Amino acid sequence: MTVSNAFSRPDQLSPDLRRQILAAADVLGYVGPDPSARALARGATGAIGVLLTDSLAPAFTDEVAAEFLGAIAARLAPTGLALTLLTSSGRDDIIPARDVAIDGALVYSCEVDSPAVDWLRRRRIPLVFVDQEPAVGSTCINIDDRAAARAIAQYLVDLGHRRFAIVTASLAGPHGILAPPAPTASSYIARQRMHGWLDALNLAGSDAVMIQQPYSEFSAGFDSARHILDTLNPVTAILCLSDVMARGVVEGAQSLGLRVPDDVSVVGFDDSPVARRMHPTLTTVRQNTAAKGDAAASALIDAIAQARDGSAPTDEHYVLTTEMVIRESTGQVRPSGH
Amino acid sequence: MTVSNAFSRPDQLSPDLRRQILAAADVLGYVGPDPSARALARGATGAIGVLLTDSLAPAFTDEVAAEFLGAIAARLAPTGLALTLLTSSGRDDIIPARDVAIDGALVYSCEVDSPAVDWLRRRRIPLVFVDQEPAVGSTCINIDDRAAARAIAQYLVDLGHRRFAIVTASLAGPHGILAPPAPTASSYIARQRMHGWLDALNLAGSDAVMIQQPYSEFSAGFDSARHILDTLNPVTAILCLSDVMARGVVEGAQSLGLRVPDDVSVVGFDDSPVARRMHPTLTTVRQNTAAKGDAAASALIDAIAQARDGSAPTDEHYVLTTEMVIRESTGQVRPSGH
DNA sequence: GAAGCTTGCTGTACCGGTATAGTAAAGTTA
DNA sequence: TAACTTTACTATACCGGTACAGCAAGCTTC
Repeated sequence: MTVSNAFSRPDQLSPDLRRQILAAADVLGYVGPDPSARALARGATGAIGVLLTDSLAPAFTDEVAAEFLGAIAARLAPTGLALTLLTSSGRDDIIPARDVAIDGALVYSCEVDSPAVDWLRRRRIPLVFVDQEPAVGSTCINIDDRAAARAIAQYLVDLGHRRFAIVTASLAGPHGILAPPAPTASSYIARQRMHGWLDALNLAGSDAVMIQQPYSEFSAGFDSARHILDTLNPVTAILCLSDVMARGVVEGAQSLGLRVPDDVSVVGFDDSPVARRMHPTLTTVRQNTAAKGDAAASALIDAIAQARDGSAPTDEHYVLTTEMVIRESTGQVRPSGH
Repeated sequence: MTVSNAFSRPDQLSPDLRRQILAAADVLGYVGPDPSARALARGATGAIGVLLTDSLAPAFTDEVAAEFLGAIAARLAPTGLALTLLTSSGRDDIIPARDVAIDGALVYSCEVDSPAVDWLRRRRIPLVFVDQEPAVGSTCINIDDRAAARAIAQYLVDLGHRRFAIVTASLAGPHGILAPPAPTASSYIARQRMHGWLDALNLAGSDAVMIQQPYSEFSAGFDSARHILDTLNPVTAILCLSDVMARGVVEGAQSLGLRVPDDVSVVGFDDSPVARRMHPTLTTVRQNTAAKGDAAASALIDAIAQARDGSAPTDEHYVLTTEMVIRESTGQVRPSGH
């Protein structure tokens, strides 16, 4: 025990004895407490998990996810907690969400029915859900996806648009062109945004088709735009699940010889850096992704501290604000200048 | 023990008994083996660490680092290993590199004297060093930074350039304009690249100044370019530590009314996506960052397997290839068209 | 100068699993 | 049918620490 104190709680023994013990340890080749043993004895691992749907690669590729994770990392740094990336693995027998030692976890933008989420729930460790369907008994961080989507769709309606396409993504399908549009996506936020868009479009009595792709990525937007604009003219405005898809849509339209926004208006979602980098710059919904990461990490840190104190878990639902950002990719339907 | 087998090695007992045990466990609220206890008993944690110098944020912000980590994640996915991001923390008493349970670690682009690296070494877990000074007894993954830098500097020399500036980064300093250039950077690769540039420049008897910033980032390049080009004309070519700094340099030069490459040529390093996104597109050294991540992860997985088998650790040194990519940011010195 | 702190240093009792060897019963081989 | 193998299950012995209570000695306090 005194040896343990020498390494882990230096204030519990005299500097002199501590020196002797450390010297002896050095001779014996002992390098300090074993992290696994310490985790077992203390009941704390010093790491928190982030569960990301399928592959981890998008976590680094996608600018929104990267910003979110970066903010988490920044919030965690002063606490000394490490960040463990969990995935729903390829193999059946190895499930990181079940097997990796963590003090708590963030569930980010996962499919609802993911077995990995079930495993985390079963472990009874503090959990914070981000961009997931809010559930009682869990701490959740969200934006009002539906209201934000409704607002940007209404903005297009107000510009006179009546024939819409919606470009969205859902890993589970169905994929392809679907009419009428329906909130069939496997991810909660995609469904909510669809609800919001349809709220505004239906109210205005507008026409809309949707095209659903597996992934929210540039090429999915590009192909969707070409598909829609080739076969389904005259669409005058396209609503996209994300900025990165919107960029694909813009370039897809441009590849067909169409001009944005003169021939077709395009809006995205997130206001990621790409929205400003594009030509034309993108009208979109801004959400503060860094603040979301920070809030999620803070909530989890608090939940872990509470669990350690034995106090009952608080399950708060945070809803972060959004803001519409009007840029160049939207305009009045068939402006006179055309 | 039979209970342990029921959860962890189903083939060791009859399906019938297993069902009974699982049912009993369910009634009792037992959710399966505790990861920490399992890690202690098995001597394996199911996670590998990646040590990144200071804050973790650059890991997500920087496209090169993100691609590297993405490749690691992709390589790890089928093995079921989780990826734990380690940092050299803010607090003295909490050192993730010492306290977090991992089976092995990747050391990526860290300052040599980082105490976190020492901790990892002391733990005697398998380690793979990436972009670090190759040392006997460790597995290392590198490119030939010096040769690549020499080649691109030589390319500029061959275009007739004789007055150079070098824009580089070193967290530890010294910072500011330094002449003559010297490999004083705290990171190994920055020193090697400096060696390479100077190899070519000295051979040609060229003039050069260097400006060293703390971080390799856009603003550092931007400010450096304005500083250099304002005070130290006539520099005709600028060598940069990274593509992202090079973009800053290009925009800094442009902000002064200079044209790239007509008035000044600029080269970068890495061939990250930004090199193609820029105007003009950037002449740079391509390295296959994804391959580097894949190789690093594979080497670590092998090393962990070997350590488990008790076989002696192999310490191989891999050197990945590079390739010069000529784009628009470089040209003959004072071309006739100017 | 007796009661009441500190300070410094131990025992004891877990934390929650798994590897390994061992045993009894059932199945196989010659 | 005796000897050998397999299957199914179990007892023992760790894995490597930490929390907590206990205990003696030196210091206050009134």
